[in-house]
Amino acid sequence: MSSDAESLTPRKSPVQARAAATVEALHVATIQVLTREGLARCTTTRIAERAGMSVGSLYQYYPNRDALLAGVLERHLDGVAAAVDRACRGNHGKPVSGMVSGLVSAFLAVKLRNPEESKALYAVAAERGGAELAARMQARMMTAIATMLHSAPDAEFGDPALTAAMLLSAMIGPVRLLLEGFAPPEFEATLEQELVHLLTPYLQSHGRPGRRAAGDE
Amino acid sequence: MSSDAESLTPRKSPVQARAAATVEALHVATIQVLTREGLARCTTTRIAERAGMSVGSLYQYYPNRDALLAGVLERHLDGVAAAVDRACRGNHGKPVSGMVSGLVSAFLAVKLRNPEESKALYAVAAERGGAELAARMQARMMTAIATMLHSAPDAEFGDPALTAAMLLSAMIGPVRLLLEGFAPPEFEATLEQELVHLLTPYLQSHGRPGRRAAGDE
Amino acid sequence: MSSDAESLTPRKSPVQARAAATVEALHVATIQVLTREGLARCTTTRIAERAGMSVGSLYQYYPNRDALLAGVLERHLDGVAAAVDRACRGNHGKPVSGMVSGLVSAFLAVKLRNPEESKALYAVAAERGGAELAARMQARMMTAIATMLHSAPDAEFGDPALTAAMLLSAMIGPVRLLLEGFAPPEFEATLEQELVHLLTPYLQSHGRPGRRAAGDE
Amino acid sequence: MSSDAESLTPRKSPVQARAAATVEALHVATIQVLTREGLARCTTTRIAERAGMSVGSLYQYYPNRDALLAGVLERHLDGVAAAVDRACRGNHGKPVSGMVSGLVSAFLAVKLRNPEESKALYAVAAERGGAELAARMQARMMTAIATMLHSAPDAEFGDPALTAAMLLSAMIGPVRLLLEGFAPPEFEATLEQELVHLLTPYLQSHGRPGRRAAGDE
DNA sequence: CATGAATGAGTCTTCATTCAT
DNA sequence: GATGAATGAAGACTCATTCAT
Repeated sequence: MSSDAESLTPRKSPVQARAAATVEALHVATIQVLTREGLARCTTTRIAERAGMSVGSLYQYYPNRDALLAGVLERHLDGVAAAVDRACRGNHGKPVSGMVSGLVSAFLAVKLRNPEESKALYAVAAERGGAELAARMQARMMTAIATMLHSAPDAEFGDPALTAAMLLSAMIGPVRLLLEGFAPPEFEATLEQELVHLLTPYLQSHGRPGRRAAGDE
Repeated sequence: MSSDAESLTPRKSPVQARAAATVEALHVATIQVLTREGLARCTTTRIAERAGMSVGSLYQYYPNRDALLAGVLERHLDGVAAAVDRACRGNHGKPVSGMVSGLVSAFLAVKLRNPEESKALYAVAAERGGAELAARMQARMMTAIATMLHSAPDAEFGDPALTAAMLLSAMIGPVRLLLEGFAPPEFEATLEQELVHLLTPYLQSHGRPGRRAAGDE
Repeated sequence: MSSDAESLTPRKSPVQARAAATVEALHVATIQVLTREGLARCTTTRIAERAGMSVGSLYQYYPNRDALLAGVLERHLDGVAAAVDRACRGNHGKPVSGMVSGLVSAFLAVKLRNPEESKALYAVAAERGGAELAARMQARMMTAIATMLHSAPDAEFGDPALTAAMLLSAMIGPVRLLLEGFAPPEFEATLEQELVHLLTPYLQSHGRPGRRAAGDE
Repeated sequence: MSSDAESLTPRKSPVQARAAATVEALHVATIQVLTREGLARCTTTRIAERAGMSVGSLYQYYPNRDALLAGVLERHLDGVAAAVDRACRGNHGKPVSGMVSGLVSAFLAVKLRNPEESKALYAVAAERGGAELAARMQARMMTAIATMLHSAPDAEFGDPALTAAMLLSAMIGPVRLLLEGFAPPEFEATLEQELVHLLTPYLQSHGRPGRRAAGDE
């Protein structure tokens, strides 16, 4: 997708192109150091070294270590949120089952496209600054999901925001388990299917009046 | 386990009692510093100071900072796992719906008993050493859950381990969202109910042959 | 003088004594590094090294480099101000000529007691933080001088504060010239005498009504 | 000196003119950064930025930061010394009282023409390199003053160099107090008058044999 | 010649850990 | 056993200077 854009615009101005490349190199290097060394040993020196530049250059692009870490996390979460946004827009007005499979599929796709990255950033998201960032992005996704849910023809949600929050967080849990590498063998292969099985009935149960306990018809 | 020893020596030996109190003070202090300062600024000196002792004393009980952090995390996770274990044993042989509500209730109870603690430890669990610890505990809980599931009279699980993994991780996600403090207003009040609504149908759908799509009866 | 005090008080508590000794060592080392290397190369590492301790120890006593520098400067200026205070109190009510010679003598004595120190600190006093400190001390000295002047039986000062400011600053200038080491050969030997020659008539000219131009009687 | 060249080339060559303008811009910028940020934060980058050019250009005119700082200081001191020189030449052979008022007036004029500049450069003059420069300039001024003093018809100086040193440094002290901004309210308004009152009798007392104590006629 | 990104040595500062008292 | 001062390795960050464009 970005290859098309690039072929259309002959080339970014040298400065911009170089800057973008440098930032990209820093992000990649950060993920690598994070993965190989852990957050505590993810130092500016090591990042710069792995990125093939000097510390000074790193500081030309980010005012401090936290800003770099936040930048990497933000870009990641932004990609995830964008994918979720897209999926929500793409399934607007569809029946609940379509919404769920579309959402699950999109979410898994982004998160598993680069599992190392996703995994490495959990530590960053757990630190002081990262939590707020993650929260902002989750809020954005929850809003998008709530909007989509509202448009479902076959269900009516009393509190779409709450349902969206459940939906998203119930998806995040298993994905995290998988990414952290301690899930059972068959987990990855069936995750998408299982998530759909988990979430579809949950949403559908909101569609009928008299919903109280699950399976109480 | 240690109950035998305790029954023999009604009052703990002064030394043991003091040691236990010291360790307790350190754990409490660690959580507090973690909460107030964040993991990065959670230093041994600060912990000792808040615990009302000297750094030297801290090192009498833990060989190094990571061991202390791991100890605090372990104790927390151990409590959680024990509660889950208990719930699983308590619902052995019960119908699926009882299992779910018992498990959800127990899990929420431990995690929300001391929300500050639960929240503070996410950062510790995300660091190098913490992940393995968390994984071990999750494995333990998944095993307990799988065993319980296996005993369900009204459902048969093709891969109980996998189902247990889904069950646990789908519960962890929403709880974390709540603890991190960015959930919608009504989230806490309805979380238990929602989790039951989410998980019960999921498990029940495994109980009947021909299970394919959710709600395809 | 402080040796007497020490012989009277058997010994400061070990902690205090050690702390005082450490601070003393740091001050001495700072002056030395300042003298040998200049302010720009007066680094915490070098200071600690010359003081025979580790950087860490330095930071046990001062929160940062500037605080140390300020501390050294303050102690110096405090000594100077104290000497001036003492001289002012000691010459209270004396005729102007006694005031001048007492003040000049006291000021030269403190400033030249440890010329290296006095000289080294000019650079510190010229930096951002030092200026205010120096100003505070000068204000203190000017107040003391003004009070003394007010008590002179043989002169009446329209604006003692202003006269005190002139007196002090006109004394500081030549002393600085001497300390900076570029004064003519005979300068040091005659400085005290010259200062008295300079300042006495200046003050005396205020004592008579009709003072306008110098020597216009 | 360069007036010959100038008279030959009425308009400076573009290159020279541009160079002079650039140097001028750098000096002004340096003073500004010095004033706003202090010596420690007065970096080449910041200076160049404020001067509206790149660091590279700065290095076209000065081989390093210290040279630039020295250049700015030198130009300032050169202006001061030139003014003093001029005053000394202009009062050659005049009576002592004329010498004093001429000198004081000229000195105050240059120093207070641009007080920010004068003040900012105290820090530069206090650093390693600046002291020698300042000393050279003071020596130059003291020589000029001594020569002037020697020509006085109404006084004879035993050691004109020494008297010149006293004269100059006793003038510098109060001016510095004023510039550093911590002088009493009326200080600036009366400084010139006070300096004359201070210095005239001092010089006049050298003119008569038997000079011992001030005002002992 | 101007530019300004890149460099990396050198600072300040923190903090886990030790050990003499 | 407790204490907390001392240690010094290690990290974040700055900035004078260079040089390819």
